[in-house]
Amino acid sequence: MRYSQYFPKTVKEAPKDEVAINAKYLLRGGFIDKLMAGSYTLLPLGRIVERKIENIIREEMNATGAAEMLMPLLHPKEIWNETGRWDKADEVMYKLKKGDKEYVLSFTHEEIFLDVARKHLKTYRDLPLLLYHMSTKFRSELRVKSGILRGREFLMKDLYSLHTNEQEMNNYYWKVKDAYLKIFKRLNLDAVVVEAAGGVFTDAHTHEFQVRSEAGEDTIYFKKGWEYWKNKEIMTEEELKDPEIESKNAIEVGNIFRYGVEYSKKMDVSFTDSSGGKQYAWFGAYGIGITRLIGVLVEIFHDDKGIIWPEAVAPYHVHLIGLNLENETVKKQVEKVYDSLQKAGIEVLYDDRENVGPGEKFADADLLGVPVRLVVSLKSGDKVEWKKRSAKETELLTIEEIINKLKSK
RNA sequence: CGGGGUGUAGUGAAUCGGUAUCACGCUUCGUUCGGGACGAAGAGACAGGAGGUUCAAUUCCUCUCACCCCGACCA
Repeated sequence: MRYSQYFPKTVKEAPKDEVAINAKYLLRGGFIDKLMAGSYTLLPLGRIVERKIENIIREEMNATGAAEMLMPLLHPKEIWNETGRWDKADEVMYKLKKGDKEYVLSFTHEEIFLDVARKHLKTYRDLPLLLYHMSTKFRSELRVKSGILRGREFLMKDLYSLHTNEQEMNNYYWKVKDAYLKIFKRLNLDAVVVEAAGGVFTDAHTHEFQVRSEAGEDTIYFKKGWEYWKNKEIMTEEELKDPEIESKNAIEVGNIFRYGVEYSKKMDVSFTDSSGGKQYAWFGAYGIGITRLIGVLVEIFHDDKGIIWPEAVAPYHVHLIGLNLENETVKKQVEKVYDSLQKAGIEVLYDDRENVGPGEKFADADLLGVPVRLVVSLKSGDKVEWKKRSAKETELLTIEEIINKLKSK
């Protein structure tokens, strides 16, 4: 990608009312655009990052044996009445009416998944049923905040599972827990598992995945000997007073639930067991906030100049800067480097702007946060300067050395 | 919803009763070229919106809208 064709261009200052780091940098770099409070457009660069996160999630979900699908966002009232959530979850739902018919914009998909499942589930041989999708959720949050970390419309990956019995459900639940930890690890995030209450979703305890960060709005607690961290909601008075308990600010990036057969009974999601009897399926649900992850990554990986993307999700592998482009020889050489990198299958953002000083190009490279910066100029001669976004040192390498270095990762 | 804050050009700011100034960004030309360069010439704002006070309102008053922050709820 040539920077001259990049849209939109970076800006020097963020709007003054943006306080959250993630909002400032993502807005300045042109990763996102704000439509209204809690509602953002993912611009081309932001979309690339989002797709990379999706792909990591997709791979790990598929590895658990789940299959991807896509459910609708406009749901009829009737389906939500079956579980009683039309009323119970009223405050988070965006409801609409057209003529006599009432609808709701999806804030989650349990009911929709269960409806699909009950239409096709016949026998225990059909189980387990493991399906997920990645799409938009609408939630009428009481207050949006922290830039992209908490909006009223966001992308989420949600996985749903049905099983023949509790044991099977539990096995898969823990398998998903491991898959989630793998996902966060691949994103360079040090997520911890936290026990929590189920909110409007379930009365049973659930597990959250929290990334420790000052920007976090949750507080999580841990004491030596505990198997998991605990969410504030389930802490007891005595525990809160215990001086040996460690507490941290954290951002929730994922959550897993075991509903048991509660919803299956309400919606009659049943199957014929091996002895010919009718049984209700055991149900689990598992979510990851994709949009939020973009914000979390920025909150965790940045410095005073901009973002420092982990390699796995960086929009490009390298940021190539051409300086002294008025010099024909240099210009030809950068173009050649750009070409070779692309032919080698390396994703490159090439700052091909003429009449723009080096300082500005360097500042943009720092802001955008691509892991490796390459510079071709009069000074670099027939070599290329290599610098990691996270480091200070630079080194001069040949294009072959650079390609090898990038390929060997 | 309660509390607090901010709205002036694309962005950041100045003006705080006499109809708007600056910087960055943008356009054109030239000079520059290793950490947001320089010169010249331009374009761009009915001061968030409505109402009121006044001879006169960006400025004072009332209402309203938007955004940000704190609290109650959540990936």
